Amino acid sequence: MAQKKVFHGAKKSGEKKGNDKKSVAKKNIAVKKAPAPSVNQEEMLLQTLRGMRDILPDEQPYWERVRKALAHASQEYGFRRIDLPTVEYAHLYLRTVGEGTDIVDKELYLFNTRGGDRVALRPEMTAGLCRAYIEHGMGVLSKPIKLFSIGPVFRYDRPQEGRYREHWQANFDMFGENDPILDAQTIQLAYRVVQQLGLKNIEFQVNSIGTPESRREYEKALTRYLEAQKNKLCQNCRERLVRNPMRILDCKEDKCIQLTFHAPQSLDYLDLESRDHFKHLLEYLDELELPYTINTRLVRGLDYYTKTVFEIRSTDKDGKNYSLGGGGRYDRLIESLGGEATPAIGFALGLDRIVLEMKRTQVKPYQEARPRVFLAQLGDMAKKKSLKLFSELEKNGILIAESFGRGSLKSQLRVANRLGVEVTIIIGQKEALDDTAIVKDMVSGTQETVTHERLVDAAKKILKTNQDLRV
RNA sequence: GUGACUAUCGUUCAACGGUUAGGACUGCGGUUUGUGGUACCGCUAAUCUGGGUUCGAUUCCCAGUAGUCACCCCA
Repeated sequence: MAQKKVFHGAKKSGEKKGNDKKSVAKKNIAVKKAPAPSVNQEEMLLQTLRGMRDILPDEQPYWERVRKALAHASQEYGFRRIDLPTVEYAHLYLRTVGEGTDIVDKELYLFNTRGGDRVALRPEMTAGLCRAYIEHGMGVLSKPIKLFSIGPVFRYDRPQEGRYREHWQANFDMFGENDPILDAQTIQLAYRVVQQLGLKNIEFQVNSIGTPESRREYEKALTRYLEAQKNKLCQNCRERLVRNPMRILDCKEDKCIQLTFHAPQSLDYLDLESRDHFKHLLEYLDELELPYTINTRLVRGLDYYTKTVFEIRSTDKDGKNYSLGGGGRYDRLIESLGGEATPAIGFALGLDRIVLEMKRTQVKPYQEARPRVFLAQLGDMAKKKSLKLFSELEKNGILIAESFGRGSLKSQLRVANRLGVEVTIIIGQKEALDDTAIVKDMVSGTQETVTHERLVDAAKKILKTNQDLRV
């Protein structure tokens, strides 16, 4: 990675921006006192913020392929696009994602607006989606209501590769149906997308966490079980026992693996309905022959999930796992926000990670249509005519490359050659005077002078001949 | 939030406690006048920021910032 340049020409004295921040402080949401900026921000003009990044033109063909695949899949499965604000009232996330989750406690981008409102950049899309669902009375629409969305989400965590403070997600969600077949269909859709993107070695991990009540029961049981043998756990897991006991089941230490071998299973703590739901889901998945494994440790970092949760993972040859996306049911969420009780299921794909994975596995990016004709001009009069000629050709369906800013014919031809065009149209002083143009076949090197009327046909003829030769 | 490693032209890789910080790729221009490849020539362009040690720092030390990795967590 390139080191970012730092602008330091306009260094001013270390004047502070004033102390009026205090007056805005509200106490309904606890915020840590913001530390003073650690750098002279005037020097940081030319550096992206930590965890933020530019997606440059070179990378766009990968993103374009992703966008296209998402558009296709959403159409095939009947999802309608919705775009949501990136900023919402902070409370929306406290209520949905949940206080106590890392996403809210540690990673939420919190702000006070000038008007004094407590707002947050969205750390995920489901909350906003549910808000919109209720706000616009979508409950009256015929079920299931299928919505998808693409956009950036924000989490203030520590960046590394495939992990950014601003990253892009695609979300697919269905409202209004309880049937586990929708869970299966959701996973099927997720699989369809990554398949269309040419990703291999994809695996789903599925689990059911039942209701919040049954999950709490399970955690209690697990803690009770492990507490008894606490000192046999590794240091790390001893802390996990308090903070997040289910994580212990994921530990790589031998002693912890052995200890947890006979530990209680989350699936045994499901209520009857959830268990039945899960059983049906698995049957559907088997029927679809989707690559999945049951991962009883899979929890996900959001409070609103009920019953089904899943993750899409890519496995590389070293057996390393990358999570590309995940989702699950959230049957209680709409109701808990004050809407009518509405079951729902959805998932998010991490687009940055998908692009990363495409590069890693050398998937072909989307190919833009390339211009096959170059327009070169020479001299003032020709230059004047060139813009008009360009638009005439373009209207006739000929994609043109040019370098109007250049003077010499030689340098223009060099560009034409670099672009790999098959035809170059040249107008010079002479051609401009008698309304003709030179049509040069870049492959054979031959050229002829034609009138403007015949220009389009002449160019197309060469392109066609080349195409025939290729076949 | 914790720890570790790293930081030189747009990209990539050199170099040194001391002269104009070097190469490759890319870009721009040229090798006579209105014709592209290759070749040859030229030009542009960098030591992340702030302090310290030193006669002298890009090099050594400290801090900041950023990136990468592991943890935490997640997409």
